[in-house]
Amino acid sequence: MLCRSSTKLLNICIASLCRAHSLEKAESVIADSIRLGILPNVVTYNTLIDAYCQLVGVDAAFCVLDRMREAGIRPDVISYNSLMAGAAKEGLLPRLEGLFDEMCQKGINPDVWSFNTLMHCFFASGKPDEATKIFWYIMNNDLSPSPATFNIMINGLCKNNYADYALTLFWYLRSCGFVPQLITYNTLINGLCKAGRVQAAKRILKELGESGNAPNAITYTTVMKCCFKYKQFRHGFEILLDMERKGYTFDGYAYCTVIAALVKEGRTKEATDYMEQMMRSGIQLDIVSYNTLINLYCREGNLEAVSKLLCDMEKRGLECDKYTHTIMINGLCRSGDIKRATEHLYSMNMEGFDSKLVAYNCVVDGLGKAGQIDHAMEMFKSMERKDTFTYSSVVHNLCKARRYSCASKLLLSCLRNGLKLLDSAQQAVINGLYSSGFPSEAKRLRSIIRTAQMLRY
DNA sequence: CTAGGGTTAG
Repeated sequence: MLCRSSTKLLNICIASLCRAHSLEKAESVIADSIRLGILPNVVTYNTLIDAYCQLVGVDAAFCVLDRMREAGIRPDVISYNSLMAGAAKEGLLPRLEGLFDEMCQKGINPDVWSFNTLMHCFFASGKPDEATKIFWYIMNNDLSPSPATFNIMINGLCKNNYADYALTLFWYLRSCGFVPQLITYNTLINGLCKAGRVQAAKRILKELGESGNAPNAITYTTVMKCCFKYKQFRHGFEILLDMERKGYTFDGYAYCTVIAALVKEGRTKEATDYMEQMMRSGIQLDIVSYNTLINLYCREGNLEAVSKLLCDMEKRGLECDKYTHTIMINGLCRSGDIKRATEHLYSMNMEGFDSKLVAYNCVVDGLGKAGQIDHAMEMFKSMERKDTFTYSSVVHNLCKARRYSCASKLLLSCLRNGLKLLDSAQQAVINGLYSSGFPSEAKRLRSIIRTAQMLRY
């Protein structure tokens, strides 16, 4: 009895240390307890597994599973769920599936959270079909879906470009008696706005109002961003005013949404006003806020103010992320300093950032704009990943350099691969072929573009 | 464990 209540105390202590990110201290407390004869139980180890997943990684957490077995304690469904959540967080789908199989083999029955995590990871890995199978497996086998099951499903469908299915599913589930949470409404409204389904988003917003839930700061920011996306600036500003009145501008989300939207429009003066308003209200800047402001200063060509912000960040112990670097590279390109932009891009390579696609696109485009089409093509060929921006930029700049035949070949290969380029880039090729004395090639290209469009829809 | 803000559009 004494021992059991001591272990309970130990677990409270370990949980608290883990929350404070003090893993070493937690380990030493466990070691001391064992010496005193107070043995950790399954809860102690599960707490540790969860903490290692969040603070170190799934590999480190897996070592705890081994230690647990050595101590003669059988891992349970929570141990495995924590490990799977850790794998999901790192995007390790095969690892997660392995853990799921291992759990089943050891006779531990997966619960709804095991399935939720599996579903979430399938969606995050761009496998909506697999995720959907899991969802219907939960539903058809009556594995008592949790509210999060529905939220993960609706969010996953939206993030994988199936906002329409998400909407249909929402109404279907409603008809079965499912009661959406605020988070469900927010998820769906965001997905519909991003998919351009503004009318449907408004309908869900109305539904939210009638559901008895009060819209929160997230609802407001989501709708406000949608207004800016569709150029309804006045309506957007009204929403911000409303948020200020309701006390929903306690963090940088709302202000950064407005500032970024204005910068995109080239309205840097107004953006600066909002920036000052944000600073006056004493909001602690986070990395996203810094990036938003650095982008604003880059647009204004105020590189001095950019350096000042970077110094601030360093003092606060905030590290630049891939967005910071990309924003700076883009800013350097805009100011015509392609050399420094290229150097910055290579320093990003050295530091081992995983996704540099946008940064490369900026430099390739910058080189083209600066008339260095050969350098642009060289960099283009060296890129391991390319997207519609890469091709649109290169095609456009080839046209600018009057290399219509080369541009046309590249455009045709994109069409064959089902990649849609910006209309302006396609038009530039057609116009170029016409004006340089190849009207029949231009006509042929136009008809191929039309066919590709028809096949897409 | 599931919802909102930041980068490229020539």
